[in-house]
Amino acid sequence: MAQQIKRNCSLHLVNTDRDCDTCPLPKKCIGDGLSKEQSDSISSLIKSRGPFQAGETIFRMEDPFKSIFAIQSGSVKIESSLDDGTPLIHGFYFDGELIGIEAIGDTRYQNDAVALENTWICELPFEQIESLCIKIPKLQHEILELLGKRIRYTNSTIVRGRYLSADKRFLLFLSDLYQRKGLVSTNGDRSVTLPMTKGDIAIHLGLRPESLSRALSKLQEEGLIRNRVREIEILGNDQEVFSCVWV
Amino acid sequence: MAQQIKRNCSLHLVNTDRDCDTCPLPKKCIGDGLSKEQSDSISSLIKSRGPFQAGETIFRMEDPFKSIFAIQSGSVKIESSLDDGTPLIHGFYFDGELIGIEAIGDTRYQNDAVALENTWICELPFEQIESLCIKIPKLQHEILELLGKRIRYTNSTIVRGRYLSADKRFLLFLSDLYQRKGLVSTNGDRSVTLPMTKGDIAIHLGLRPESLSRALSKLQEEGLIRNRVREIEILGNDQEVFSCVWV
DNA sequence: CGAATTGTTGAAACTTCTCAATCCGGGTGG
DNA sequence: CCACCCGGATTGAGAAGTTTCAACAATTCG
Repeated sequence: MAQQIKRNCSLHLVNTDRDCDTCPLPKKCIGDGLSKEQSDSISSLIKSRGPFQAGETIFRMEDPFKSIFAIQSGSVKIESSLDDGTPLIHGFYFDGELIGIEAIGDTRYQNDAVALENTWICELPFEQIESLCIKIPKLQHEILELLGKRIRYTNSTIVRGRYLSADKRFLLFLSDLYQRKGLVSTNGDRSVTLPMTKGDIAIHLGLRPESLSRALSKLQEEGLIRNRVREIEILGNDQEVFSCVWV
Repeated sequence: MAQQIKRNCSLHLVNTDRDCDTCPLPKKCIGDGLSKEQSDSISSLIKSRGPFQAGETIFRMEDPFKSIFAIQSGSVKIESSLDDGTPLIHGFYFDGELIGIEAIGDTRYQNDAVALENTWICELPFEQIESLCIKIPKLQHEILELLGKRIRYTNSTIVRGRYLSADKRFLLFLSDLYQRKGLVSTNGDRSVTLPMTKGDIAIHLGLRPESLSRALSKLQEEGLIRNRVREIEILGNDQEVFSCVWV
């Protein structure tokens, strides 16, 4: 099944298992609700690429912007650096999510996109998508919507996060992760596997790795989470753990 | 002249004095380079509104999203708050800039937009803009471009700013302000009038008002700026003052 | 198994926050 | 015209949180 998706790489075929409207981030729902011909014309533009190994680059800062990408499977971190070399991680993206859209309207990508594990992506040549938008109003609407969604996402995570202490900032991150992975209010397995290092999470949250480590230890002592290698488990229900970071 | 712009409120007529491509933020260059008929069809959608007094609300969080707005004259702050009431300021916008675009694809605005001084705005009903985009590919491209620009803007200010100390964070803010107001590398008057309070700037930068005040005093002692009421002047050339926050 | 990376912990330094007092400037009203 | 008032801005001192630097443990990978 997963294999078929990769080979076929049709946006229309995938992602029927998630409700796009509730996702905080743009999902590759593009093409939902279109006619056969319309979704075919989208599918014909798409090129599948992969697999990328952990550490491999999908696009680089200096590369000319030509395409946006939908992650088919795996995960990706978006990073850049300050002039003095300080690394800066803009975000982590998972299967079903779009990357590269922050370069829309510019000539180059502003960041590097690096695979965190074995990753397959779909390339969507943006110029052609744009042309197609003229013919398919619904597609145009979806592109606009996902751009708006991305702006709102940044506001609700990074902007909001600035006002929170290290431990709450991590809980906000974790809450977002659970939502995006569809784990909110699930019974049974309440743990999430982290494809990125804790160090990367720290940088992404604007913290030193040591500070995050301490925050994690503190949250574990308080009995809110279990902190393991490449894995976090929340103990107790969402309400108990996340209430302090929910709106 | 300014009056004429207000009355006419044509996006095409205004903003011929600035180079859109170098603006870090979406400007109301919408409509540049279109045919007479095309720009007329845009102009016919536009409604001028104002004047808003300082403190008056242009749109509220709860309002249904219908329009984006171009600021004709004056300035606006975009704010919301955390659940505990902590105020949170997403940004300040000036004449020629667009607000409300972060609500695109959603049913409501996520923030309040409050005038900081006497302010005139142009309302652009978004549904109609969207329809027009189908007919005018160039307009579609411009809307996509400005949304991308907004994402990049947030990345280069708020995301980057998180990694900077209080005084550098302010310099980054100031540098952005000078760019947007077209004051970079001007000779002569090097001062900028602040329509917002220093307290608002502090919140926007993720600092306490006292912390910003200390940072300003420090920068003044170092001879980089002159700190006055509702006014900041940079002493020395852009290179000297802003180099530490430039990429 | 050893090397390299990642994660944790400790102690001291540093930055920012908090709370309180004071100052300043603009507006109001006598 | 001046005294008063009030919100914004500044300053001080101590508390709190984060960073830094250093050492070490745990994990992964060759």
